[in-house]
Amino acid sequence: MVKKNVTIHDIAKELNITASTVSRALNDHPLISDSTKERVRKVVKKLNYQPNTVAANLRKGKANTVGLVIPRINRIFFANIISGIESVLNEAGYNIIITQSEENLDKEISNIQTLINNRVRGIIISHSKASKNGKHFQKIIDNGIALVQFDRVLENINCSNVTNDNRNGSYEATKHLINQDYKKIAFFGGPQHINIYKNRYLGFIDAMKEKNIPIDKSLVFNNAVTRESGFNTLAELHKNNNLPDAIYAVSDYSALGALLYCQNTNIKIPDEIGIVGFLNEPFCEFITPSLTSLNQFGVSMGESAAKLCLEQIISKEINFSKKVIISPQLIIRDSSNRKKESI
Amino acid sequence: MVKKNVTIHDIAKELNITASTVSRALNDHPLISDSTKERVRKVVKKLNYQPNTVAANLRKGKANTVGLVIPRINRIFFANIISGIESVLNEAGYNIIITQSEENLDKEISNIQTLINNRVRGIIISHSKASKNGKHFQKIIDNGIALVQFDRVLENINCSNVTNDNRNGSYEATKHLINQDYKKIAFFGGPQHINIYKNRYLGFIDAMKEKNIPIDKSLVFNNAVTRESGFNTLAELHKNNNLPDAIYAVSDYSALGALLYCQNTNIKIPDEIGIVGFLNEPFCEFITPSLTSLNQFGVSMGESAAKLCLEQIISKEINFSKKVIISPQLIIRDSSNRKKESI
DNA sequence: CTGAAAGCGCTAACAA
DNA sequence: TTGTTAGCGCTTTCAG
Repeated sequence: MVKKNVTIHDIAKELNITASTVSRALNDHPLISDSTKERVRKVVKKLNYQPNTVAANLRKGKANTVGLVIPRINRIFFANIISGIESVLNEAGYNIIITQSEENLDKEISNIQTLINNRVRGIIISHSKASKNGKHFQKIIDNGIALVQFDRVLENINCSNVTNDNRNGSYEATKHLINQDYKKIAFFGGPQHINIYKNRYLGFIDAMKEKNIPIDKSLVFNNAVTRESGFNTLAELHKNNNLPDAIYAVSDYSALGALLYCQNTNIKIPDEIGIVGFLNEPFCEFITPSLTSLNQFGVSMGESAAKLCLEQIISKEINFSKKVIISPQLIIRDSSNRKKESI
Repeated sequence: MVKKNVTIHDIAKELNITASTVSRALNDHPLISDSTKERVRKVVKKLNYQPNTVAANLRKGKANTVGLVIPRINRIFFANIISGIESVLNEAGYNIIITQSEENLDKEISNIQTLINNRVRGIIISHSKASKNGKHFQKIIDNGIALVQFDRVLENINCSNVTNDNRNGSYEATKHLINQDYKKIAFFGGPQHINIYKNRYLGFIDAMKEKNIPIDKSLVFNNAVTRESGFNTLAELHKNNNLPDAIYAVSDYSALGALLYCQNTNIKIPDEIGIVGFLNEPFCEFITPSLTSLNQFGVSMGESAAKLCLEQIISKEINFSKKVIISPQLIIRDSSNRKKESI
């Protein structure tokens, strides 16, 4: 038997009052008498009434819902972000609809459309690698929905965002290598149309310039963010007799690939080659040698993104655009510490 | 300026037809002429109409939405689960509302209530450590909402679930240690009221019994799932001159704690102590010595849970209750492989 | 193939 | 302090 949902009307009938009174009582309206509220509460229990948020949302013309569009949920960085977002939004009484783009532009677009159709108040998004511009983001803004980008940010869209200070982080990482007397530093980077990778490259350049070290283009790679590519890139350099004495990799995975290549070929880390990664994945601490890396504060980033989103929702401003920049932290470990600095 | 949403009525007016025709056209109803559909499509574009799913859901009395209740999103196992769930449900046209209980019973209860109020069609849940019984789950079933538990499962609730074969996994892990000629095996377990921990204990017992090794109660611990507790538990055993020659830890974190303790005190792994963990966290592969562990297939578990949920939603059965059991895979690494078996 | 009419469950202005 | 009334935007039965 499919049972019919109990409604406010059913409660009203039971008490010989009207639906509006019941509604008000349920929402703890100040003008409703305590006795009425109490009677309503009793009948709610008795009939096992469950409020219908969908109906309330429709009537109010808005829902306390925020949508998330994430490339991949099962990356620890994104999982941390989601966790931070959830804490803040749940606390504020908001629901979260989660979607993943799987680095696919079409899926990203359709996820955004779904969220718009569900009349979310805000969308928090980190775009897929396939998104080269923010045309599909404009629709969010045009529909009066708060928009916050994080981590990966498309610059041509006027909205709030939360990012790592990738450039400065890279600068610090590179400077650290230079201070360790590494001279021939390879850069294992990512696609330059993605702003985080671009900024990581710029920070690398900043440090090299500051220390008057010319950039050797044969040591700069913009497609080396995976374990395989890290391994292969270093192998290629080795084969060409062009081994660097240090690698700054903008992803721990390519750093890992390079590290494994060194282990395979008996290149000593950090003596012959120093390695620094980015992300501070959990394995950095435990691998041998432990891997120097830049820690991003995922949970904090998520919290900030959620707060910006709430702020915009509450302010109702259309051109709301605040930027939060979070500094990554260089965690110096064995893989780059050949001067044995105390850490 | 806050712009008013364009509705089906606006489209109808524009075309001098009725809202019902527009609605049908939008839903590709077979009885609507192609020309009408085409005209509607044009006006949709022109007016930039965004369908309102909330209203449609209310009218249809149901939404294609499923809720998730997860202890912590930022654990890679749960992140994998969520990812698997998302893929399947998104494919089927469902939205996902995500919540985390943070191991807190009150939050779990309120999350469930929120989901019920949002009229989700199904709830997929892994309960918090604070949930000792499923009283609060019954409400889900009573409201005709599909319920699927995964991983951590409360047994007194009649619903579908997806679990690891924790008992058999533990059995295999323990047998592996015994086959490696370890004789004095410590068990670092978790709270026995949580069924996964209980089953992991039972599997341990199974193997020990099969091999006629008596259980030494002084080596059995039921509160050792964290890095700290793994470290301290082993330290305590050491202090008491009661060092085991192997540890089977039901969590990689306590295995890690034990491993670090061995490193600190120069106990040789795997020669003096063999260690096996559970979860196959990414660091297992990279730590030295690499850590033998049981891999759980999180993404598959998520996919299975989502499929069971969909199946129940479609079947509309009240007493739907299927069980999917996924076998964890023992990945033998250096930490327990003292006979140097080829892996 | 299209229209008329009713209503999903709730809330809120206005009235009393 | 409560009731009346209207309607959020959509779908669907029944009628034509």
